[in-house]
Amino acid sequence: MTDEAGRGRAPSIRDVARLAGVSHQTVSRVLNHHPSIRPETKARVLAVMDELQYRPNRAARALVTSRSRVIGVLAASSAQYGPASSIAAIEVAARAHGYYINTANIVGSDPEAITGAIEHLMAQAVEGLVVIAPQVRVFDILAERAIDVPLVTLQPTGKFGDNTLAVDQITGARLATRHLIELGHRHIYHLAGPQDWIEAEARMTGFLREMSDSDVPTTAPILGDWTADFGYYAGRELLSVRDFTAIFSSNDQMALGLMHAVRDAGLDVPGDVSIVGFDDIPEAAHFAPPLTTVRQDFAELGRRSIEQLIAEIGRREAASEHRHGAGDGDDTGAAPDDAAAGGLPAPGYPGGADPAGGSGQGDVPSTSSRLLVPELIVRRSTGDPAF
Amino acid sequence: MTDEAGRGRAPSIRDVARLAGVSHQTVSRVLNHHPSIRPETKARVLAVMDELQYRPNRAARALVTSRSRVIGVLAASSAQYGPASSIAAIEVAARAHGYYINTANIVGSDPEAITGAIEHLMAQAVEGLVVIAPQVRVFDILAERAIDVPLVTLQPTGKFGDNTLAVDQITGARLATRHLIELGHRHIYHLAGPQDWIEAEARMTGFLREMSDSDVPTTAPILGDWTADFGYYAGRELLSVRDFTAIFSSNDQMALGLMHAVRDAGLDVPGDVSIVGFDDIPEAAHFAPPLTTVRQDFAELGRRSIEQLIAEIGRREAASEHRHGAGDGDDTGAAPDDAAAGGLPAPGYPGGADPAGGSGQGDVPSTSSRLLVPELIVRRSTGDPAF
DNA sequence: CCCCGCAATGTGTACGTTCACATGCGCGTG
DNA sequence: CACGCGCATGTGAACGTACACATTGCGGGG
Repeated sequence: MTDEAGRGRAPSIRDVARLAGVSHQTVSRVLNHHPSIRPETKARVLAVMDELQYRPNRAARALVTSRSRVIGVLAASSAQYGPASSIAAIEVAARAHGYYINTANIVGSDPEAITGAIEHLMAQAVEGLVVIAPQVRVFDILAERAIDVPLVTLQPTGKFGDNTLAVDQITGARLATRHLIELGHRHIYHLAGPQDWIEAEARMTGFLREMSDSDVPTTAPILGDWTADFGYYAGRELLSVRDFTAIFSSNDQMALGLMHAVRDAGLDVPGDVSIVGFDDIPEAAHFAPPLTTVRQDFAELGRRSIEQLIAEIGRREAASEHRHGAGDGDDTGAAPDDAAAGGLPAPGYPGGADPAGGSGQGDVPSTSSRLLVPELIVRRSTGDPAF
Repeated sequence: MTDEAGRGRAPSIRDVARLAGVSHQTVSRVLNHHPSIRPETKARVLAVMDELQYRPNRAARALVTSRSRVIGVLAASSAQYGPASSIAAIEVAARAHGYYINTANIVGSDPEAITGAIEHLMAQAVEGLVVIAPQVRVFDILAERAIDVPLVTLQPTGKFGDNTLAVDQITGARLATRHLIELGHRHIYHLAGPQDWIEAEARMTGFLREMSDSDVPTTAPILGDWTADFGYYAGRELLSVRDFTAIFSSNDQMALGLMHAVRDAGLDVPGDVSIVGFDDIPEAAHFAPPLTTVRQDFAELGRRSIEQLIAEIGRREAASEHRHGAGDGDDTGAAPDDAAAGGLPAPGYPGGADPAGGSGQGDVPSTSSRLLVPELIVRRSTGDPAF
């Protein structure tokens, strides 16, 4: 129908300029909220933009500014509850700052997959990187490639000290373990995650430390793969010997599998075997029995990672600017970019409704540590699930 | 450390050209696998590229070709199992075709959030759109905005007929319902999803049809919100009357909540109440008891959507080319672009390992319908979970 | 022998935007 | 009254790539 009107290319600022009777530069100034524009002129330009359905061409802009406005997310297993929650939050937060998100999933676990994913992101000229790839190896590769873009990792690697922002897995694991000890258990197993996952290792460490600190004899953790299926089979194996009264599972899914195995063996949870999980997935409250677990705020983590990353991008940006005159206060780079990104007549994106609560940036409590504290959620089988 | 070496900008094809002693155009030809390049020259250019760590500038390329190589994914609740699985598969498939993925999540449910997300993607100049936003309203808005990019939806809307690729929810729901009927149940409730979700509606339709076809008296479905929490409360409500012997839940999470409620009431599943779910999330096999449910292949859906979308993009591309001489066979646009995207010396991405199985495109079995068939997974509480 | 045509390469320009630098104009000040 | 300064705007470059069109060199058919 209206298709006919559209020729080859989309309208450019020059088209807008011609129709508005100004120069292309004036249009550009309107787009970038330059202060020295007469309101009258501005209005005219905006009107033409609206009429022409003009959209700034990101490629052209990126070409000249060499700012891609893209933040890369290097993820593994983004279909899992935790990472997925973080990524969703990251996306919202980034968009509120005028950034785009591009995720690269690491498909296998071989080095090629990892370098491939990194390559994919670098080809995009990402301005920053959020790493939610929990495998140790990812960080090795990242370190050796000496990536020069700002980077935030949601895993407590120890390698990228300043850039780490994570939930304190060790404390979480200690909470869970202590809970079992305080319940009187003395024979406790730990069903851990895959060996090369950083979180898995941290939780294992927390478990071992708490056991050791409480003078409870420690058994070797079992290495799992996060799946409920594995939990089930591990449970069957363990129950064939049955030299324990409690298990701390490194995530809720495996805990579910364990419970299944215990049930199959004709035993009772928590009567015969106590089980504690980790993550507090939304379903955990409805397991049979409701699962006691450790809650971590994945979304908050995602939000903060973006805050931190964008702050760092701004910092570098400011540092690389040689003079730039007396600042109007646009040094962080976040505030004006916000406006620039949403500068069109009616973008309407909830950029104003910052989910972090406060007024835009400056909201990151710099004192509050880079380690979020997880919370033990104790559930019993009776009554309401503890939400 | 090595930071000093990096001046302002990254090396361009002209830098490569100078060092290789050729013209910039020759470099461009190497990048694009032009046939008429002496192997010797090509090798020299590639060597310089490698030395300089040259990366083609996507922005510049996009600017001149007006092809962004980005496919937008319009998603809602991407943290849920189903969508997340599809998105992960989409990402891999797109990357294998040299495309990038950009997801926009619809945060709230208000129209502004929807238009905002669409706006966000359009600002990216996406070449195609995959819609995994199951709310009816999304499609209304999409239709009225008359988006002109190729579009594939994973929801059976009826509106975008040709562009729909989905799991046959109605059949799935019928399978589930029939199973309950065949078990002898005559008082069956349906716990549906949110009213405006297309899948929820389709499953409800399937349920009602099957009930009607089997001459079983029908009760009004209960509208839920997909969460296990809701399932739990709905279960409590229902059990206070207890005029049923079976429930078909529109997803597995709500089924879990239902089971919890039944258990709390001191009743037995499936002894007193039979429950069937939908989706077959990986945990379903380990519920107490293991949940009978309907499995749908989210990943396959994602893969196919990309195949279809890219085919459509190629089709439009070909159609808009007026002359372009006698074809070398590069009319589909997919094959050469594939190569172009991975044209660098060592991209190393598993572009060759096409997960769809076949050799690149042309692989979409055009006969195989656009509706994937779901599968009923019947589980009993004894023995191995049926994987 | 000439010229056509193809292989291999080079030259120039367009893409849409921003940036650095003009340019006019009005106004306050010495 | 001239000078300078700040506002509002315009002019002419880039940015890195691909495409259209030369330009060579070389072999073969008329």
